[in-house]
Amino acid sequence: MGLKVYNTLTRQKEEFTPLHEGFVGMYVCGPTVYSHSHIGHGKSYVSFDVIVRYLRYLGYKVLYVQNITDVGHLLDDGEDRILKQSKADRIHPMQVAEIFARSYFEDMDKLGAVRADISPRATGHITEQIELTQQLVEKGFAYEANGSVYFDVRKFADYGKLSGRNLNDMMEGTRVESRSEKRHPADFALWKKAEPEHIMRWPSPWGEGFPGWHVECSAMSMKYLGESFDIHGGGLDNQFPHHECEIAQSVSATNKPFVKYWMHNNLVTVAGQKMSKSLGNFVTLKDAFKKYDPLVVRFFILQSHYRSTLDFSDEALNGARSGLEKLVNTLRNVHAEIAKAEAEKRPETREIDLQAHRTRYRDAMDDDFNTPQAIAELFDVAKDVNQALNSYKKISASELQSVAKFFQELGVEVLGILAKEPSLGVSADGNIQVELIQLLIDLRNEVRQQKLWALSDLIRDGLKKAGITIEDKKDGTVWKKTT
RNA sequence: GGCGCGGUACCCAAGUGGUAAGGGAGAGGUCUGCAAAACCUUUAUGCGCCGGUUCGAAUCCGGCCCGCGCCUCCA
Repeated sequence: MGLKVYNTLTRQKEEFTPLHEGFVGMYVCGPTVYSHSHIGHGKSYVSFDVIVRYLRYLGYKVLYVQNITDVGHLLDDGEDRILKQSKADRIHPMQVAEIFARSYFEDMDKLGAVRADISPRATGHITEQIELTQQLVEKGFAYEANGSVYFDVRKFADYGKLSGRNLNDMMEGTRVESRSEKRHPADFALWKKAEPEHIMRWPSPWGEGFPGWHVECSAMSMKYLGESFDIHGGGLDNQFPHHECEIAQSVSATNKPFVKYWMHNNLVTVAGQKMSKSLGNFVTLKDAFKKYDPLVVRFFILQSHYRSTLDFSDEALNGARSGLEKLVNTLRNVHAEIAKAEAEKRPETREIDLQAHRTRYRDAMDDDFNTPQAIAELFDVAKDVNQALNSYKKISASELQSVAKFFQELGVEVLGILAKEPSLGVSADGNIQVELIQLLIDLRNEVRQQKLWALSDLIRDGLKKAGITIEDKKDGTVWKKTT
């Protein structure tokens, strides 16, 4: 059974077969950099990160492109988001873009999202956007009006196909467009004339102006991935109008299919309502990281399916923390046990059916990237492992290493929810703090021998306050940093 | 109003025809000086409600109730 992907275009799961064997071209709509990212952004980019990682795990060579929008994304009142922020902060718009682009990368790095291979910026691709707009004008799909250029949606028969709507339905219930320069209310800007006070402006065949929001994604995706490519991803809220417009522009310009698989992640909710900047119910990632380890946030996100909504609450996040800790503890114990097994030269064992677990894990991921089920499989392995470690069976070093490899590949490399190196907290690495902690543990074990429990607990509590948790095992005391 | 999605235990959340995954929390137990960790047992005769199809439905069909998203910027 091969990989199946839910395609928004056909509204069903389809067998995944890339346009070019062994190669996947993938574009994901990136952030508009005018403020810090929130949990919702985290869900989107972590979701697509796992998709990229899994495709690579399957052996595909993936070219992953994700844009940075730093111009042209207009608000209701026609003001550019970035310009608005720059006025509020009294700094140059490109400073705004730079500050929040860095903030975005910082947050995503913490979440363990692998960086895109190419992160093109809209302002760096003005030429391409003008060229695309020009093509559309020449072919009659777009028209100039008063220094701006609009796409004529009535010229594109499939407009609305992706989002399942038609122009007539859209006419009704839509606010009457007062701007008379458009021929149809749904027509969208490819190029906008810059008013005199508009700072971000570029020369064009239609005078000074700036590109519309939708055109950047068409221009940049096709530049780096070709006129037709495999996967285009983004948040569900970008399905219309953004992605609809991208299809209209790209197909009209090239007369070729644009994207084979459209993928949309669902949104993060708070008390059932969408987390968004306009509602003001958002939690920035930076704030979340003050309370929760970034990997806990990542784990929380991946415990639900990317196409499901995910309800954010402290209760749920705390639950995720405890759950992830269980996996981390297990992996740490496995690594500790490996050292013992090697020292004891234990004979070969086969206690855990890793192959069966791996198959179930892959079946889950092959089914449209079902990460919750894949994670459940990791927990099942953890249970098997802990049962074995709890019993008096002596698992061999090589079997333990297979378990460690299992977690390394499927938990670290594909899902990215486990850190590369579990902190064992049992061996000194020359670090004086480690030596001191070990000294305290030895001291405590000495007083425990003498049954001086109060003194023993004083040391344990003191270490706990210092962020060190200790566990007394059958064959010795281990410690770890408190999460 | 149009289009779409969802309602599964105390919380989060898989499951789309074969008799309810997983995690957290709670309860009891094993282990332990006590903790911690881990393990064991336990917690939905039932998956919004009402009908229907079927040997069999959380899953399919119809109706209803509720929530949400998009249609205007949003990951």
